[in-house]
Amino acid sequence: MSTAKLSKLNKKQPVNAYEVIRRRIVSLEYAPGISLDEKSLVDELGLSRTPVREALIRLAGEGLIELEKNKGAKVSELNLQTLQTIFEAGDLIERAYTRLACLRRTDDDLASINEARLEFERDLNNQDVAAMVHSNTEFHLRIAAASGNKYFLESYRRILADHERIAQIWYSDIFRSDDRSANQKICRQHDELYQAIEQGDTDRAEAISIAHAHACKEGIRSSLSSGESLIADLNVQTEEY
Amino acid sequence: MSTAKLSKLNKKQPVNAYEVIRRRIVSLEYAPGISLDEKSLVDELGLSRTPVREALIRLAGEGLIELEKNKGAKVSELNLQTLQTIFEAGDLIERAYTRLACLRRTDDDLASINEARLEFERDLNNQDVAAMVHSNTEFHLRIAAASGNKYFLESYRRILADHERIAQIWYSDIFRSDDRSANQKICRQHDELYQAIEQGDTDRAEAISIAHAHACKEGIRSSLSSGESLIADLNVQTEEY
DNA sequence: TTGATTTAAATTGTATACATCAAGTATATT
DNA sequence: AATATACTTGATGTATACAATTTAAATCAA
Repeated sequence: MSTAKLSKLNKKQPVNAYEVIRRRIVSLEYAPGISLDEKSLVDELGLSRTPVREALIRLAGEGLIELEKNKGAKVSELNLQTLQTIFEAGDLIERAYTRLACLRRTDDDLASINEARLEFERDLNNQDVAAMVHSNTEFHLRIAAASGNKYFLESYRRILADHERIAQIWYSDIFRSDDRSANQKICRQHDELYQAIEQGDTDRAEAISIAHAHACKEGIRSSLSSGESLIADLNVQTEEY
Repeated sequence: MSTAKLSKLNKKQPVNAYEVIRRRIVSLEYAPGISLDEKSLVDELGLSRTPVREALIRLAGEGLIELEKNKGAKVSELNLQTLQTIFEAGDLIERAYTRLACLRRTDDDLASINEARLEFERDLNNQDVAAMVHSNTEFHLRIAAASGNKYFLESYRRILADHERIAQIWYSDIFRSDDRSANQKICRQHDELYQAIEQGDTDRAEAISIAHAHACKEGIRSSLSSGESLIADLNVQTEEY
């Protein structure tokens, strides 16, 4: 290995405690329910307790971890009830901001949405699950942002935070079972949704949004009921869903 | 003054930076838009920077302040667009969790809701605006909690955080103009809403919820258009609303 | 005077030391 | 042996010292 390469690798780029911990939670590297003690995180990240603590407080604000006074942090649970409530609230809020986005989106909004849509397609072709989770989130968040209502945006961001952990499982299973139709369906719906918003067709956008959520729900359901899935991560009984 | 009393007063009770700063923002003591530098807060609260910084991070998570890297914190703005988006998102989410609360509320939920309802009546009789703001928030949050959907709960908590600052103005104006009918209306709607939830009457609960939100909207509108109001705090033009 | 550049002050970000709290272990007493 | 108390240990909460960044002030040149 050349020294140049080495120095580049050794060059300590600023580690963002929040980003790193968040990614590990979303990617299920930190399983739901496990406790996160500051010392371990400090040792792993090579930072002091201050930025780690501040990251934990931010993450608690997002609902990804739970803090208990004098008792540290634990990764938020993810169970079947979580799934049901995600879809219950998600369906409603998604429809609301999607309709508003049709009415209020600017050209910049459209460009931003389309950028995320294309990024998702690239990530899917690269079979990069973590990147897909992120770009899918971005795609939907940018539509929510185009609604012009920050409360819908933030509400949906909260929902997507938990949804990301589920999507991680689902996408993994899609590639594991090599389900090309599932991939195509997601991309097609993203494309149709983008076009409907571009054309300001509120009813069509809402209908696509509902269909997209439904497909997502079905995909996750089959993913959970397939024996090969990472269902253990959810520590749930699929029968109840 | 007896020494016993003095020692009691002097006994430094633990100051919670988060609670104190939040209260000051909600009560508009810290006006929307002003910058909050750590040093001032540390001097005022008599705490070190650590708990103050952690409080600011929490408050930023709630949307009450905005943090910019290396540039400190400022209290979130509150303008007419905020008002419109609050009601836009609030109407929808309120109706959703109210219906769910009718279907899912436990006896404990009912007791909890009623407790907050009575607390609000007491605070109103005491003409304690800050306490009213708090107990009104509690009343609605406990209904949201009874929905059994944490995303609706947290979404509405976010909306109420900003709503509290507006309610502060509105309630103040109610007492300033000595509008007894407005007070009675709020309490009556709270009572009717509670009863509808108790009886599991989803349609009626939703209808009352809509009427309550409408009355709230109208009250704030008249409060803003009255010259005596604390409208300056909102730095807005009422004509646009 | 105006403008840009440098320098100094103030503010925020990070690291670490100290204080407090919780839980587990050991010892003593019944 | 069982329970209770005290102690030890580990972790979290707070305070403070140090580093890096931003803002302003001051100096100099045009």
